[in-house]
Amino acid sequence: MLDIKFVRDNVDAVAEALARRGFQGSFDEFLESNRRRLALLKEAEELRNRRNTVSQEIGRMKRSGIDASEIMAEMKSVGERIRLIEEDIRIIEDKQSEFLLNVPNMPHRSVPVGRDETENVEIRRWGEPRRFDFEPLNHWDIAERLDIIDFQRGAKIAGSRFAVMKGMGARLERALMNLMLDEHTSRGYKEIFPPLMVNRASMTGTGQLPKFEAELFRVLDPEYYLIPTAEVPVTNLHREEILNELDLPIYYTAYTPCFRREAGSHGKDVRGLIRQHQFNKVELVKFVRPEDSYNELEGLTLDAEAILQKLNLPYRVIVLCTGDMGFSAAKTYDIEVWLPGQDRYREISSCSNFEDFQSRRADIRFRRDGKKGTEYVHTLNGSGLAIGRTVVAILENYQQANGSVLLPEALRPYMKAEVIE
RNA sequence: GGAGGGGUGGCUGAGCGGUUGAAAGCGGCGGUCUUGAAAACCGUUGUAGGAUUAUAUCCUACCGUGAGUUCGAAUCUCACCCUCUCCGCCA
Repeated sequence: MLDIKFVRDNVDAVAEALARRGFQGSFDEFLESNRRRLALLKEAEELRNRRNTVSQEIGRMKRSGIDASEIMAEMKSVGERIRLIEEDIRIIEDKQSEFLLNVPNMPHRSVPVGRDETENVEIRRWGEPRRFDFEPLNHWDIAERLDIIDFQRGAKIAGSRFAVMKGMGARLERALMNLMLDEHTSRGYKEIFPPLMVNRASMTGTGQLPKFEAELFRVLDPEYYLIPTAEVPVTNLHREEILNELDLPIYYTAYTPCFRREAGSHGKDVRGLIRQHQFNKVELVKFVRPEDSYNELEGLTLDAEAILQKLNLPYRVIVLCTGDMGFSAAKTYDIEVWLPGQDRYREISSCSNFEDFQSRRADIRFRRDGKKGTEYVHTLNGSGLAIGRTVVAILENYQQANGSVLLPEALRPYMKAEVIE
């Protein structure tokens, strides 16, 4: 959510920044209703002030036995007027927050302007895509031959976009989870295992709601939402809290399953493990001081890259252009891993700085050491990494001519094996 | 699921429907004392919105959340949320 006062005082700059990411709305009505709200607020406060002082006077009169029925009657009508004004204010505020909750974040000035993913900009590459002396297979062919992923039965017991991991496939999933958590905790991230279902306030805090309800799985009675990423519960850990500057930065890492409706992606990636309704992910989340957040974004991205380097998987880092960024982000790097089976780079991690967009929604503040008052923290998060897609990358990059998969060195202790065959 | 007890400031914990934004203690901060520290003593110590040139002053709101009663509610009523104890059920 954007800052009402900032929007009010910088409408043109805000509108310009949002136009860069393709946002169309107008702020005219918002500004007008904001003016009305302030006028009403002032009126209500003056009336309340009068009521407070007179009510005290009534108390004094009653104690000394003076009849106060006349001013009591007058105050009754003042009370009615306050009630009416408050009702008007409430209506305006509801409309305003509904509007603001649906306005995306402003892109950072370093973000390239562009319309869609074709205008994202590559920042760096790491590793050399391997040359195969045979035709590399898709991961689903590799996995089915090795009998480590069962898509058919996944569909039978749940539906499309579900898979069953079996044997060394299941172990690979578990091994990656451990390798990633070990790596991140050794870099100073605190491990969290949060609830996988959260309430509406949490989903609103990180920006999934109200705009993206269609992408979430929902539990009825009692009402919960399945998390689409650990970002949601982990960022909301500090919702409505005032943190101490000396405790910042806070680094968390969390393994969780993630649940997504994938409502808008019919026909996309229908085969294989790339796009599932349920997938595992290790997430990185940071709470930092505003002045540190862009450095922290670089560090966060490097921490995610470290996993790919350990696994010796070639990748590139791109910065998303204004038109391709997520709703809440001010700047996003995507890490894309090389997939020989698809002959292209595919997203395996997305690392974003949200600045104070989420912290304002979720009311996560901090107090400067020795200073009065509070400020919003900056929040960041990134995948470190999506485990299902890492499985895909390992299968495709490490496949052998005989159909087996040689395991990356770093994974062998976790797998208690050198090869899947 | 059944029965009962609670939700007050950073923490503990008072609070008759009317000088309670809220006692007291702890913690924090400042000071006196001390070579220094501790102890003791004194003072201070929430958040947000608004008025004003102003971190000084003033106003408003906030005692789980939301409605209600009242001239006036932390204090009364209702609903919801959370939490604790006991019983039942259960991985």
